[in-house]
Amino acid sequence: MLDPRILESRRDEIVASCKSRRVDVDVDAAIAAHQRVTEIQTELNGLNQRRNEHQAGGKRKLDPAEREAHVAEGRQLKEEVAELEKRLAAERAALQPLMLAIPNFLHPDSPQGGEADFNELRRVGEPRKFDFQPLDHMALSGKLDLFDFEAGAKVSGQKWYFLKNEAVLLELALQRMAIDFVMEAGFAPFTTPDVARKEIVDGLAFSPRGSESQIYSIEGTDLDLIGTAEITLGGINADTLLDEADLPLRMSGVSHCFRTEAGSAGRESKGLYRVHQFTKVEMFAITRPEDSAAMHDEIVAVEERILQALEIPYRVIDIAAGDLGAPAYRKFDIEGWMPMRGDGGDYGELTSASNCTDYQARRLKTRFRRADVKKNEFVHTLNGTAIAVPRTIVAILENHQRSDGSVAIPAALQSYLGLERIGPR
RNA sequence: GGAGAGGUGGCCGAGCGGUUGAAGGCAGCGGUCUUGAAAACCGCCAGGGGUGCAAGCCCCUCGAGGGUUCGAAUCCCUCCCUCUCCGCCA
Repeated sequence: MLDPRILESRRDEIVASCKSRRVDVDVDAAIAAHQRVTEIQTELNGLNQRRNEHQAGGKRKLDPAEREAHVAEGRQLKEEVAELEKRLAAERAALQPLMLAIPNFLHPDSPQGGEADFNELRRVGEPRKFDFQPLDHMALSGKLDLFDFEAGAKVSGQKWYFLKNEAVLLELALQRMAIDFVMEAGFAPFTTPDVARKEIVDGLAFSPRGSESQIYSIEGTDLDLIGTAEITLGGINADTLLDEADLPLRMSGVSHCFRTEAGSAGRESKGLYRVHQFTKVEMFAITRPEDSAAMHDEIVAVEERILQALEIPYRVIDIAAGDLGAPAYRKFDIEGWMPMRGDGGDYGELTSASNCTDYQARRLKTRFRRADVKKNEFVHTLNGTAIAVPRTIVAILENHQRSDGSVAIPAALQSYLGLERIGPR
């Protein structure tokens, strides 16, 4: 959420951001609503002041007639206050949905446009030339018996799956390797709950309601299944005043992630690329405002080190405004080369790193105290993927397959997996 | 699931219905002392909001929401949450 007080002074910028993001919000209505809220607030403050003065006068000894008059006046004031409070609550309620609909500011370098209009920042690694006909990860699984979507569909539904055999080891090994990389970079590891209170989910600006919701809710409770450990890690410091000396805070979380994938039927839906549940190691950072841009780069650097270790060719892209989520000020995705994606191979999203500036912190009420300034400030929050297991498995299988149907395991992963290859069978 | 206890400032923890926005402690900040540091001692120090160039002034907040009262952190009701014990259980 933005600070409603800056709406007016940065109005044009916000309107432009909404347009770039293809978000339809009435910024002027929000400005007007906020004005009404402050007007009533001011009026209420004055009335409360009168009431307080009146009450102070009631402490004296009063004769019965005076007391009676005093009491009557007190009742009158009380009613007026109640009336104003009611109006204030109503105006606040009107402002709230408008504020929630307004996305974060936009980084000046974020490209305009939609999903296809990203800026490519760099490419690392050469897509491999195969001297045989490579298979996609589903076909490889057919040979190697690594996952079972039929059983997943039977037991849980479309896009649910079982990993089997070496794929299970791969899932565990990738997590373990990722944890080593993030710890090396100073991100303290956590396992997190796979559910969170709606209040926390809301605070991170994931909307669990509405038909396009990506979030599963647990009926009869106020809990949602998390879509990413960003939610639980961010929740840790909700409603907290941190010391400047504690920043930056680097955390990482191992969790399962659940996504309804509402509205994405048929979209890149082959196999493990888009599923309802997956395991992920996530980085989450809390910084001072002036440090968030550097932290963003730091997170991307960790992501790159991991992909380099896995010998997956990739490119880093700066996501266009129209493809950013509401909380993201700027987002860098890393797309890994997937030989069987599209027609003759293509890059597909493997990780994603966002700088959410103070957008999440404002709703979460995560602030910090500077050593020398009395005014407390909201922190900046950032998140990035260390490993999203299924997609990484896709990239490893497809990139490192061999003509005999086996898969070579990258050297850096071998000790974690305990294998130099999978198959052939 | 059953029984009980409790939710107060960055943290811990007091708090007869008006003098408590809140004792005390810790942490933090400033100072005295010290070659320096520690210790000791002295002082300052809740958060949010409105208004103002500013100093300041004002309002709100003791889990949330209602109620009683001229007046509630203190009394009543509802809800939420946390903890302890018992049961069940990986």
